[in-house]
Formats: sequence, C-alpha cells, structure tokens
Amino acid sequence: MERKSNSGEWEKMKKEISELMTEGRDYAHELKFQLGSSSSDQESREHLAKKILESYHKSLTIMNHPAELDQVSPHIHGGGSPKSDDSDQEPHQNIKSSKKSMPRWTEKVRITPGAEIDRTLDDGFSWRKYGQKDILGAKFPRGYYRCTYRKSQRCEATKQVQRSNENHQMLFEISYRGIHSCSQAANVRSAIPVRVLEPNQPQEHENLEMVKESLDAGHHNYNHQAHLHQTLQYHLSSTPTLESNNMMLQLADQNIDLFGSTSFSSDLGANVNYDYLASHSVGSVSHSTSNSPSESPFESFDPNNPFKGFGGF
DNA sequence: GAAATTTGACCCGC
DNA sequence: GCGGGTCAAATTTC
Repeated sequence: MERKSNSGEWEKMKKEISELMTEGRDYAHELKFQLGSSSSDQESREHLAKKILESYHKSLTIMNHPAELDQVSPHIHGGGSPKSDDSDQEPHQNIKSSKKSMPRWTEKVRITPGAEIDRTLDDGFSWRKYGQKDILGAKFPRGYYRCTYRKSQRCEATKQVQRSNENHQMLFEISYRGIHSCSQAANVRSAIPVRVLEPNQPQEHENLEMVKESLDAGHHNYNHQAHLHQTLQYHLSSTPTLESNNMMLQLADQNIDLFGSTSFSSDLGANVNYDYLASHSVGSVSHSTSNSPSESPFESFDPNNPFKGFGGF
C-alpha cells in the first residue's frame, strides 16, 4: 500500500517532531524555572514563550505539510524561521500530494437535552461551508467545511459534518482533516479538550479496530503524533498555561498511547467522542444506519453559529 | 460591496 | 460506473 512507500517519510517526520517537541519542552522547563524566579525579566520570559510557540508551529507545519519538512526543519538546514503562512511559495502540488497524508479523525458530538449546542459544536475555529452532499445510506446530507483562512493563511484544515441517522439524542459525526496552520490555531479557545471513549459502543470498537490495524501496519508513530498534535492544539490554543504545556509535554515524554483507553470527561454538557483515525485507514467514516425519528428541529447547522442555520441540511 | 452559502457540475479513486 | 469530495458560479446575507 501507499503506507509502505511513505514509511521513510513517517520516520523522518517522527524524528523531526520529536526533536521539536523536546526543544519545546526544554524551553517550557526553562520558562517554568524563570516563572519561579524573581530575577528573570519579562523580556526573557516572552522570548522563551515565543520559542515554545515556534516549536509547536514547526511541528504543526510538518504535520500539515510533510512535503515541506525540509523547509521547516532547522535541524536539517541549520536554522531559519518557520515557513510563513504568507509565504509566496506556492505549495499547491505539495498540498495536493500530501492531502492523503493529512491527519484525519472523527468526533462524535452528541447533543444532550439542556446542553448548549453552540458551545458543544463550536470548536472555536471559523469554518466556511463549501459543499453539501447526500451520502449513500445516510439520512442527512453531509456538510463540507474548510477553514475561513484557507486562502489568506493557507490553512488547509477541513471538516465534514454529518448528522447521524440514530437520532434518539442528536448525534453529529464531525470529521476533521488537516491541522490548522492559521493564526486561529494559536488564539482559539480550547473548546473541546476532552476525549471520551465509550467502549460499549460498537462503532467505537470498529474504529478502534481500524486504528489497531493501522498500528499493526507500522504507523503507530504517525497516528500517535497526529493525535498528540491535535490534543496539543486544543490545549495550547487556549490560554497557553504552563500546566497545559507541561501536561502535553508529559504525554510526549511518556509516549502515552492516546488511542485505546485514555478517557477524559466533558464539562460541555455533551458527550464528545474522539475516534482518531489515520487518514489511510479511513476509507469512510462509519455511518449509523439505524432508523430514527426525525423530530429534531435541526436540519442542518452552521458550525460557527449552530443555532443560526440548521436549515441548510 | 464583501463575505458566506447554496448547488449543480466536475474530478478522482475504487 | 458509482460515490465521495471539491470547485465555482449564482444567490443570499450582512
């Protein structure tokens, strides 16, 4: 499969990200030390914070555009600043060729009675709808969204929103592809920093099996890093507290398996399931096929303003 | 008028 | 050929 031919790339990517993460961790440690010291000045702290963000930015860029690895990595080319989003360089070919390799994962967002839908479905990013499609076997059409800053900042993140057929409680499957490289990634408030796995749900089992298969196929590194990255993004994109940084750095340090059993609980009034799927192992996102009453007033929704427009679906 | 959404057409992989 | 994903012109909204 394609995976084999990319294994060298994964290894390279893994190494680079590992180095960047280590670098970021060191800076974070230093910052932590300085925060506890009255002698350090503000400028020095800001410098360290900048370095930390830089490390993450480079990691993000690598994962978003693996083909640009060489341009991003200071370890290979001896320094230099990360590729700017405003760069004139036209990455179309790279993006196209790396589209398949973009990290992809699915969340299931279940709206429970009384939950604030806007809080639950709003991931903090700005999305623009670019398509809608009836999907075979699905009761509701799938909406296609891309980052609002796709053009201006070359942010390639996209997401697909599909309302599940099973409708006892409103369940949305949101598939994300690509990582935000736009400025929002650093500013967005962490709206969904949770991961809830419900092992009793058959679909989760299916997806976990797929993940396991992909791990068996030797792509554990990629999945791990991509998930780690996403988690990082959620945590760091909020107010970048030292705690959140350290937490993620610990995850990286301990090489924690983020797929099978890690659970967090949501305080958002909804259950949010993260099924991390490697892009190559996801032929199609699982679709629920059970029948359901369509009593919901929501026909579709605007991911930026869910109350405003469920009319489009 | 700019930005966002809608929707039919097109492209591509299976 | 079919289905999923994207494009882009038309339309709507702000």
